[in-house]
Amino acid sequence: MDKHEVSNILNDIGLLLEIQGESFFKSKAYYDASRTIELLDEDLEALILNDRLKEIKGIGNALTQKITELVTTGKLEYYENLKKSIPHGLVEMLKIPGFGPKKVAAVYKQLGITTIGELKYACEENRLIKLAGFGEKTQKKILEGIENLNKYSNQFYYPFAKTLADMIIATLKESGQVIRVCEGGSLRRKKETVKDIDILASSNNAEAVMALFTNHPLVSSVTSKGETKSAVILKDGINVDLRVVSDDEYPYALHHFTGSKEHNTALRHIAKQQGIKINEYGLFKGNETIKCSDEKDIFKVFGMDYIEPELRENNGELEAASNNQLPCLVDHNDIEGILHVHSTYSDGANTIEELVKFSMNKGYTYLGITDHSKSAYYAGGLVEDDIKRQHEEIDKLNEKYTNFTILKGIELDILPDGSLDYTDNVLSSFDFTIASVHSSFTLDEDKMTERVLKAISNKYVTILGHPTGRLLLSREPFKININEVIKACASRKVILEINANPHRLDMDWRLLKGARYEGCKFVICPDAHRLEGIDDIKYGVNTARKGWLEKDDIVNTRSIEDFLKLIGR
DNA sequence: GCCGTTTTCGGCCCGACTGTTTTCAGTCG
Repeated sequence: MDKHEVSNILNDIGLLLEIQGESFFKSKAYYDASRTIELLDEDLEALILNDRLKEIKGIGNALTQKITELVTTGKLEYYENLKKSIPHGLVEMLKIPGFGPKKVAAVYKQLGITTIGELKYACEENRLIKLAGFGEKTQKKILEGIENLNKYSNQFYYPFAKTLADMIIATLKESGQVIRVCEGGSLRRKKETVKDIDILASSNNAEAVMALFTNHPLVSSVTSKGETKSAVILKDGINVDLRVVSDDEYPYALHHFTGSKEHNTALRHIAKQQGIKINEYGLFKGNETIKCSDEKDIFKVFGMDYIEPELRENNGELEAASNNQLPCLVDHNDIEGILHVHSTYSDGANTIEELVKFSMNKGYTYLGITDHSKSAYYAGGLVEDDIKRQHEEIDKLNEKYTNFTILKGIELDILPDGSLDYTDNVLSSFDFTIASVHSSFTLDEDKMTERVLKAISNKYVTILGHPTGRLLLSREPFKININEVIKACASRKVILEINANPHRLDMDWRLLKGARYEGCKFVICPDAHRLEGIDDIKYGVNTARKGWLEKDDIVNTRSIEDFLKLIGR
C-alpha cells in the first residue's frame, strides 16, 4: 500500500473517531499523521523496514503499529472494525457546510440516518427540527448544502478560483475603500485545487467594504455577514470568505488567513516557546504588542527568513527559515524556453509558425515541438513520413527566425510493455523526446513500474512526461512505484516533467522536494494544444515553487546552448 | 493518540459567526 492510500485511511479514521464522539485531540493525532505521511520525503516501506517510523514526530507507538500493519498487509483491522461500526455515509455528510461531527452523530443516533439521501428525505419531512440543538434554519441550511453538494464538486481548479478572486479584489481596489487587499488561504499558497476563496482587506470602513462584497454582481447568495467576516456563494458555485481588519492588523491577519492551518499551528508552537502569543490581530509579549508592518517583519521576530506563501505547508519551511536554508524559488521570468507543444501535425490547433511567433512575442528564446507518436491514433500521431516533412519545415523556420530556435521533439507513447513506437534510427533524428503513458492506465503497480522503467532506459528518452498520469478532480494517478522511477531518472539523467496543464500539474508538488534530493532535474512544460495553452506554464511554475525548486533545478531556465549541452546534444 | 529542559499526566491554537439558546455549543478556518 502506498503512502497516499495510507494517508487517506488515517484521515478517514480521524473523521470516524470524531463522529464516534472521541476526543478531538485523538482525531487530530490521526489528521496530523495523515499529513505527515502524505508529505514524507522518504520511502515509507524503507522506514518501516529499518524500524524508523517511530522517530517521526507525531507518530508514536499506536500509529507505528497501525501504519506498519497497513503497509505490510494492505489492511488494518482497527480501521475495518471502525468502518463496520460507523456507516461511511456519515463521513460523506461532513462535506455539507455547517454540518460537523456532532450534528452528524446526532442525526445518526437519534434518527438512524446513515446516508445523505436519507438525510435529505428527513429534512423534507421536517424531522430534523425536533432534535436538540437543531432548528428551522439548520434544517434549511442542510437541505441547501445537499443540493449544492450534488450540483458542484466541492473542489475547484486553481485558475478558475484565481480568476474570480482577481475580479472581486479588483472591485474592492477600485472602490477606494480598502487600504490593502490580497487573496489568502490555499489560493495564495497556490494549491492545485481549492475548496473556496479567501480574501483579506484592510480598511477604515469595514461596513462599506462588506456591503460592496455582499452586493458584488458575481454573488448568488450571502451565507453570513458580520463586521469582520462575511461569506458568500458565487453564481459559479464557489464559496468566498472576506475578512476586513484595520491596516495595523493586516500583516498578522494576512499571515493567519494564508495558513496553512498546519503551518500556523507549528509557528504558534514556536512562538509559545519564545513567550510570544500570535493570533490574527498581532504578536504579543505579555501586555506589549510587537509591531510588524508586513509579513517579513513577523518572520523576523522569530529569527526567520521570509517564507513564501507557497511553502507554508509545515513541510520543513519553519526550520529552514530559521537556518537560512530556504530555497531561492524559481520564478516565471526565469523560464527561457518552451518544450512540449502540439502542432497541427497531430492534435494541436495551431501551425508551428504560429506557435513560434506566439512564443517569441512572450519573450521565450526556444520552442520544442512535440507532436504525438504514431501509436497515438486518437491524436493523429506522426508516421515516419510526417516526421520527415515536419523536420524539413522546422529547418526552414530556423533559417527564417535567426534569433529563435525551434527544436525537433516528439511525445512518445510508452507502449504497455514499456517499448517505444519508433526505431532507434528514427528516434535519433530528434533533438529531444518526451516519453509518456497515454494508455493502459490500469496495469498493477509492478507492471506499470516495470513499463516506465523500461521506457526511460532507452537512451533516446530525454524527459518523462506527466509521470503519474493524474487528472485533477477526475482521474487518480496510476499505480506506480514513483520512488523507484525517481531514482532511475536521477541515475539515468532523465528529466522529470512538471506538466503545467492546470488539470494535470503532474508531478505533484509533494513529490518534488524528495526527487530533487535524489538528484533529479525537472522541466516545466505547458503541454499546449493551442496558443493560449503556452501561458499555462505559470501554473507549472507554481507547482515547482511549492516543491521547493530553484532556477537551477529547472532545465528550461537555461539558454538554448546550455540546454542542448545538458541533454547531450 | 502524542508529547515532555514546567516530563508519564494533562495539555493539545484560538477567535468569529450562527443558530439555538437565554449563556453557549457547534462549526469553520
